Amino acid sequence: MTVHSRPSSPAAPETLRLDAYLPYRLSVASNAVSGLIARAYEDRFGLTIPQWRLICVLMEDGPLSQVAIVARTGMDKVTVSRAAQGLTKRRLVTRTDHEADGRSHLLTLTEEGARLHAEIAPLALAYEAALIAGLAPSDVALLKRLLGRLQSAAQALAGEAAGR
Amino acid sequence: MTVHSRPSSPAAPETLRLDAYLPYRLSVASNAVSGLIARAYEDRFGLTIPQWRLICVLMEDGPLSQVAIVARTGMDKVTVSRAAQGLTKRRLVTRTDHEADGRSHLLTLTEEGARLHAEIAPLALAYEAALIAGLAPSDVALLKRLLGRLQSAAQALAGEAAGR
DNA sequence: GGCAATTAGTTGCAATTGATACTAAATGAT
DNA sequence: ATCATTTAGTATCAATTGCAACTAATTGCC
Repeated sequence: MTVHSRPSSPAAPETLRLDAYLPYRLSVASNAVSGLIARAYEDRFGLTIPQWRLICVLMEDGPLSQVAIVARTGMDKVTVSRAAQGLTKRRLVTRTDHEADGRSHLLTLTEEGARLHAEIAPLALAYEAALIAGLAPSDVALLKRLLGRLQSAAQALAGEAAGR
Repeated sequence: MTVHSRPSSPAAPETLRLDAYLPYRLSVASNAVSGLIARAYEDRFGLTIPQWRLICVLMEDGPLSQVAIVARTGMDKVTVSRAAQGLTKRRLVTRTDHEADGRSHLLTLTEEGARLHAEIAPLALAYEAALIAGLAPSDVALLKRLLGRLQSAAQALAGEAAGR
């Protein structure tokens, strides 16, 4: 166990300053960015973030079942289910029965789905570019790496808390 | 047969790869971290994240009105209102009328609220320490700076889209 | 082969959220 | 002074969320 509520070690910053508190900074930054992006997708293409993520994953990794998407993205399976329904209704993806497993369906991007992806992707990349404009590429690379480490650490800690 | 993104120049970031897309990485990392922290506060102290933020801000910057808290934290004013109600009900903060402005109330941390802060703060710092364990302090500092820049950039872009 | 345990996916429900509309108080222009 | 505008804060409503319970199909154990 790594998290105790005992007095912190000598070198640690003893006082809690919200502005310097990493989880806070992370949350605020993420909300600002996600809000921006979500609004763009919603307003201009009628897509929610989960729907857009589904499209991206299907574009990258071919037809997938919903569990595969859950495994790939970490989204909740309910979220995936609803996103898939919405996309199916708009004919951006099709669901074909998995031949070997009657419970499972393969989600496949339709032509129109692929077209929509091709239309949105440059915009998405432009948003990213605008966000990181002025940052050194090496800093951006480091940022991504650090975000990955934070995510792993958080998941490890969460698992630890749940496991015991 | 699968629909694959078209080939592009060798190392070009022309194609959209979800795992390399910064807003996605940011959101996933933030959700993992926020979820961990939120669960801890909720389970152990019955506090929501907004409530805990209020307590922190009041501890740092003395009695404040709700607008001041909104300005300080960027939280929605409805969120602040509800957090304040919850905390008032638990007698962790008091609301005193602002003498010069009848609409406004000053929120003040009670003794008990301050005690609770003193109790939780070390835990919060321990969580942060656990999350960044293994990262170089300079990397952490850079991370915080970069998060700030991203936040500003996102806000600037959002304002731009809304304003004109 | 048959029944328990697991897995894929959906539905229902309850809590959280944020936009909008509202009340009440303060400001300010004429 | 009066009335329109702005501001502090609350209430209402619709949408999103995720957990838990559920159905249906599969696997494995005997």
